Amino acid sequence: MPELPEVETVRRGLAPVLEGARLARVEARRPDLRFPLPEGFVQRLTGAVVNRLERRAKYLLARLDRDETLVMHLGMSGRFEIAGGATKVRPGGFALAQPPDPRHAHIVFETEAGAVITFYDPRRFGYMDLIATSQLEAHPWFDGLGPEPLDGCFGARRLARAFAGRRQSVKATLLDQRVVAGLGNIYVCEALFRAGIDPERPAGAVSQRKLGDLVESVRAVLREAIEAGGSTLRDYASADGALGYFQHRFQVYGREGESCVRPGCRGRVERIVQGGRSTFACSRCQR
DNA sequence: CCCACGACCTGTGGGC
DNA sequence: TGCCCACAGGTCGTGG
Repeated sequence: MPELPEVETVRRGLAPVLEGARLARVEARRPDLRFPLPEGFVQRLTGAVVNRLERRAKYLLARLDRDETLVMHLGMSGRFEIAGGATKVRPGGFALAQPPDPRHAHIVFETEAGAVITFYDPRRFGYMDLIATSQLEAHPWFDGLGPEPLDGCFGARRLARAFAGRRQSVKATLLDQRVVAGLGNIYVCEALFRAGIDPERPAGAVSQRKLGDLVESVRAVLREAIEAGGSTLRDYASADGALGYFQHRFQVYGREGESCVRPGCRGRVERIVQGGRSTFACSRCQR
């Protein structure tokens, strides 16, 4: 489910409950998510204090009061729910009209203050691991990861270098986490539409000017989405109006057959398949 | 190295 | 109503 804005929204929701909190009880209700949980997962976390909750790309990083970081990835369908304690927040754009299916409650963290944080993941593409903080950069998940798109180090220069000579489509290239970290199918479609770039164009054939537009589009769409609390799909009945409403602002994603929203354009949004995944675009505006 | 594709796993929505 | 298929926000491994 989550791309950068959703993961960032989850981080912001969890941080007030987790940062500075001691994990009084940890429960792993199954031995694995996408991958087996690390040896001694529960025991190594029990009693630990979460100093900070950070995000890198689509990973959540809970920095512990020891040389260990709890790394969490939400996969496609991972979500957290907070209960108890002083707060009733449901972090992320994942507030459900109905309570999450308890069969998919895989990991439970309980803080000393009494907050219960449950990780649900029906498809189980999510994963968690405990990694020595000093080794984090060198870990395969993080080594070679591209720049954070909202950081200063991401710019047209850097993108030009990554795109140079590349014959792969610009869509697939932007999904490559080594090129830029945190983008997924939705925000790539949206950014390419805003920049007026044909998703099928080879990355190496994007003009300098368009590259600049693309950087600005990526930044803008991510910032707006974070501000909106991310996007919530299939959950329009959600009562939690404060979280996750960016899906209403999609300009192309999921809008196959609708007229292009660009003023004056008479085109329609088309769906094509690239690398087995849907791409939405207007072929009149995106060249 | 590059790229397309299948695999992982479960749920849901649309079409018939 | 019920069934079946296509598809879903991500990544990883394989094979051409």
